[in-house]
Amino acid sequence: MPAGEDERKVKTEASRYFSTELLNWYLANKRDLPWRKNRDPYRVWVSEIMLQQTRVDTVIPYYERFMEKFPTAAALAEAPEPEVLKLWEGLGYYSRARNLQAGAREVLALYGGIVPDDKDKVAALRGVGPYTTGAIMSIAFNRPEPAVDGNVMRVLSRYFCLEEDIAKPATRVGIEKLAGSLIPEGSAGDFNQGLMELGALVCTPKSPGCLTCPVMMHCEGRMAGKEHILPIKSKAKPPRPETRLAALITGSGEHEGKLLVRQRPETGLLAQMWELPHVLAESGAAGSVKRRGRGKVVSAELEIAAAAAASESMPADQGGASLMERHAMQADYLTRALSSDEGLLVRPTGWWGETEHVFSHIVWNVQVFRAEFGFWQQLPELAPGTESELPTAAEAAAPYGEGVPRANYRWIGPEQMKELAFPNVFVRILRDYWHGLD
DNA sequence: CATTCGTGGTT
DNA sequence: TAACCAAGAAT
Repeated sequence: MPAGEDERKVKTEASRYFSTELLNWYLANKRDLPWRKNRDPYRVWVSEIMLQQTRVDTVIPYYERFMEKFPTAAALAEAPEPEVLKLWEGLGYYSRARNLQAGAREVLALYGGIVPDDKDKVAALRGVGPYTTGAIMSIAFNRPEPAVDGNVMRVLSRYFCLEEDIAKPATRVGIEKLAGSLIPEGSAGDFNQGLMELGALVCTPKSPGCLTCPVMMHCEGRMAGKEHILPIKSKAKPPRPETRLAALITGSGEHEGKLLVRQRPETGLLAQMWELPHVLAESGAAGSVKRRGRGKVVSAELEIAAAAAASESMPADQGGASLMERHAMQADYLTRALSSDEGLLVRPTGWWGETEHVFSHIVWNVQVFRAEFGFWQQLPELAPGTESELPTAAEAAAPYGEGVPRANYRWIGPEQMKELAFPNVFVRILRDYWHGLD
């Protein structure tokens, strides 16, 4: 018998063993999770979106609240967008919420609110990629489609001793073919969930529980003594540091006791969420003042003044300035930037505190300052194509009269936190601020 | 293909 | 404690 044929035979037996044992293990050991109550495709869909890059324990309360509020695709499709985002507050990766609702609207418009039992149609839904397509098709419809997530790549890398870098997209494609070939006839949903369940409960990233593993006997990674070095995964780039200067701006008169907040842009980081007004203070050194990016209107005059101040009090970025001096410089820069960028005139009254917030690719050091609201500058209208004639800082700072904010700003009290969706970094600051007033 | 998108738990 | 990483998709 040729060596190649023999190898294939061994592999086939190990594969059959794997599929059978894993399926039986899952049926006996599966967790009782809210999205396993039934196989409603919409419920499966919502759970899979929430579970993207997010732990089961974190998702559970969000899932319960979400399904109570939006029990069907039609209910989600017809909801106001801010309401959906608010229910997602704190869960992260907020574009998932928007994409999920966009998908629900597709399902309502194209399929009468019923998630179609059709791989291509499901895959075409907004926010549904290769993994989620396989998960919905297999779990909800029991179709024999692979659903390869991080768990599955880890489990199969170990079981078959695969040494490809699972951080590479091409590796996932290969593992999908393998995973698809392992699906037992008629049990796609249970098998795929079993694969992930094993990764979550036994074949964990560090210190895998080989002694209790249902497929330990034929695990090639373990037999090769490589269970601890598999899967191979190249390291991610470390997040870049950013210093953010934020303002707690208090109002007077009808806005007495309230704070000024604003809504973020439609796209990008924390899209459409609410936040304290803040500006980027570039360069790692917490106090340094430098040109801000993307053609933002910062006049040369202002930059020269700031740079002069910086070079005087902060020689060679060695932090020669005292903490108080640095805070004074930052408050000054923040005030000028809010004026120049937003037409928002405030009077800084002191440093309030700082906090660190880690995103996947950025680390924010947030320096928070208190300030009192002054007025909105009435900025001159700009004719199209005359961006190069934007006002200088001195002109922009000149009071043209009472104006209105350019972006979406609101005055809020503590009770209004329940209406708007804030990212956690600002939830913490605002909670501490209002708590400190008591 | 590499980067951009949050947050919190685990080791 | 710093690193790692979790039921990924869009660009």
